[in-house]
Amino acid sequence: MARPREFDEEKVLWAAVECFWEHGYEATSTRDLAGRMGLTNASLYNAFGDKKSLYRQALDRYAAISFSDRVRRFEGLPPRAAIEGFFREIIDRSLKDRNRRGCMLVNSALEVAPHDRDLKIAVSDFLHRAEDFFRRRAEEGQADGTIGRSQTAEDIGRHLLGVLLGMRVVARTRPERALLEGMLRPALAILDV
Amino acid sequence: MARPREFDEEKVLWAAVECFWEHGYEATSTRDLAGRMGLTNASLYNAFGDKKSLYRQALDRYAAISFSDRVRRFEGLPPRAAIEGFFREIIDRSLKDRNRRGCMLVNSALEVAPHDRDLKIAVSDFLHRAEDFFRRRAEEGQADGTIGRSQTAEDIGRHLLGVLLGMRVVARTRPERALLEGMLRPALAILDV
DNA sequence: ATCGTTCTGTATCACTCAGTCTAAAATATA
DNA sequence: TATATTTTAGACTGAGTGATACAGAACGAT
Repeated sequence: MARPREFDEEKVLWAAVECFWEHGYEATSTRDLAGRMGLTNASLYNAFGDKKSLYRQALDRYAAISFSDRVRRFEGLPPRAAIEGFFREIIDRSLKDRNRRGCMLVNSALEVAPHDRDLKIAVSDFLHRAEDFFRRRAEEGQADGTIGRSQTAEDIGRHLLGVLLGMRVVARTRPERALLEGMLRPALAILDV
Repeated sequence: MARPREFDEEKVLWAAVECFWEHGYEATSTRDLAGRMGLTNASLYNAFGDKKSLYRQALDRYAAISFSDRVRRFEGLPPRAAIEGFFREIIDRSLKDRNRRGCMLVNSALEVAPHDRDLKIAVSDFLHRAEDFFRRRAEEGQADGTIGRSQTAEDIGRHLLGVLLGMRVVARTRPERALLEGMLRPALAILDV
C-alpha cells in the first residue's frame, strides 16, 4: 500500500547493537546511531521509536544472538561438557574481542538496569536464564553421576552465574587468558564427583 | 595571603563520589555535581579541574574508603575468617544498598575503563589488589593448614576475584540474599582442607 | 492514472552539555 | 588601611543532545 523501507531492518539494528555494545547507552548519541546505521535521523525515529526503545530492541537482538543461541547450542550436550564448553567459548570470545566490549547484557546490568524498570526486568530475566542453564546442567549431572553432590544444584547454578559475570567484568579491563582460566578452574573442580 | 575556601574539600568530594557512584560518569552532568556538592560551576572547576579529573579523584577517594580500608581491616585476621568476613560484608552492604549503587570500581571497570587509558590502569590496579588479597590469604591458609591445597593459591585468588565481581554485578539488578549466599557457598567449599 | 500511505532528506526545535569569563567579594599580609 | 591574591557568583559560549516538522518522493491499491 505504501512506499517500502529502503534499508534492511536486521542489518541496521545490528549496527545499533554494535554502537550500544561498545559505548553503552549514555555515550552513544542518536547521531552516532544514525550514522553507523546508515540512515537519517527521521528514518531512525520512524522505524525504531525513541532512543530508549531502540536500545531495548538492540539489547533483545543481542541477547537472542549472543546468549539464547549459545544456550541452545550447549544445552543438549552432556552436563559437564555443556558447562565447560559454555565457559570456554566465553573465554575465547573475550580474548578475541579487541574492542573489549564485554557482554552487552552485563554492561546494561550495570549502566541502565538500575535506573530503568523495564530494562531491569529484562536483564534480571536473562540472569535467571543463565542461572537456570547452569542449575539444570548440575541437576542432570548429579542424576547421571557425572557431577558431584557436595553442593546443591541450586548453589552450583548461582555460583557459576557469579563466575560468568565476574569473567565478563574482568574481560573488559584485564582480558588475560591465565586470569580467566584460573578463575574458572576451581569452579569446575566443584563439579567433580 | 588570600581568601580561603568556603567549603570542606573532603565533604564536597564525597558528594561527587555519591553522584558518580549512583549514576555513572556519562549520566552525571557537571551541573548535577555542582548542585550536589553545594558549590558553583566555577568553584568546581577551580578546585577539581575538569570532569574527568574530578571523576578520577572521586574514584580514588571511593577506593580508599570502600576498598583499601576493607582490605586493611581483614588482612590481619586468620585466612579463612578474612575471606569469609570480606564476603559477608560485601553481601550485607549490597543488601542494604537501597539505591543499588553496587561498587563504584566495578561500575567504572565497565563504563569508563575500557575507553580511558589512565582509568584502565587505575581500575586494573584495584583488580590486582583484590586478587592479591585473596591469594595471600590462600597462601597463609595453605601454610598453616586451614585451607586445602586442591587448588593453587593463584587460582583461588583469581576465582574469588571472579566471584566478588559477579556478586557486584548481580547486586545491582538482583540484590537477593539467597542468590548472593548461594553464589559464595561453593567458593568457600573450595577452601576446605 | 490517481489516491492514500509511508518513506526519506533537510532543517530545525528547545534544551543540555562541558567549560570559560568577568567582576565583585573576601581575606592575609604589609 | 592599602595591596595582592584567591574565591566566589552567575552570565555566557559554542557545540552537541534527543526529538520533531514539513515537504516531497516512492510506491501499492483502486
